[in-house]
Amino acid sequence: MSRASAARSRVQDAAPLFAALGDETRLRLLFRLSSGGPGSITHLSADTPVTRQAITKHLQVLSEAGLVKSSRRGREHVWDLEPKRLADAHQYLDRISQQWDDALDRLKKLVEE
Amino acid sequence: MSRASAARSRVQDAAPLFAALGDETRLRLLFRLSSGGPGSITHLSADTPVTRQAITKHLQVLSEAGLVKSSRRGREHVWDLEPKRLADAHQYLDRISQQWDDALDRLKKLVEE
DNA sequence: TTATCATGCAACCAACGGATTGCACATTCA
DNA sequence: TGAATGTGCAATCCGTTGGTTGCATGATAA
Repeated sequence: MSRASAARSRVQDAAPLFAALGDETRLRLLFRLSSGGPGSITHLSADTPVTRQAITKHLQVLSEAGLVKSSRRGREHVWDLEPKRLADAHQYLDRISQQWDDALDRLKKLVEE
Repeated sequence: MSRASAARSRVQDAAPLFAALGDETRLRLLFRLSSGGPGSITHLSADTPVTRQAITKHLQVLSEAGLVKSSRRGREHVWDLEPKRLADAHQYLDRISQQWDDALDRLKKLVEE
């Protein structure tokens, strides 16, 4: 697979992922999950100023982006970070950073010439 | 500065940054800029299916997120990546990844116990 | 079994976002 | 100067999104 096509196919995957991260409430949720461990919806919405329903929707968005997953435990839905997807996200970010670094290198060379 | 307060203040900065990245057209613009170098609005919108005005708006969004900057050259507005902000973005991503890695480590330990 | 607690579902609303069109303004070049 | 070119500005449209409220359902514990 060429680098160009790799980048092209990646854009379509990366955009929704970043979009999912581009909301304060959702970022706080992720930080909450990563620092406080998994939790149920009511538990997670206890810390926030918004409604439980709002939190439910945000968790849904994060779930569709593959960043979290839920498992049923009795009458509770316990949400947690999705390890595999987190690794994917990390990889996306690294590649994009790399491409930016390449651009910076080219810029430097241009300036120095 | 404690790690907690650092993370709290960072959420408010990181969310709009990710939001700016969370759009296919904008990501393509960034890739275009990083691989093809700076360009004017009409030049940048030539490759895309959307209108010049749409591209202008997207560049505006990227500019507000600090990811690109424009300089006037004659009657043209030339847009390019913003090196300093790119470094900031990189740092954000690294820190968030780090926090996620910490979470993964905790998860591993929990599983192993 | 019955009250309680955790969620899901649906309708609704205001605001925002991505995109278009039409026109005005500024700059360059013949 | 006048035509062509590159942008900016404003109005408008429509789908999405973040959020709320109200009610129904499902599981649990006393």
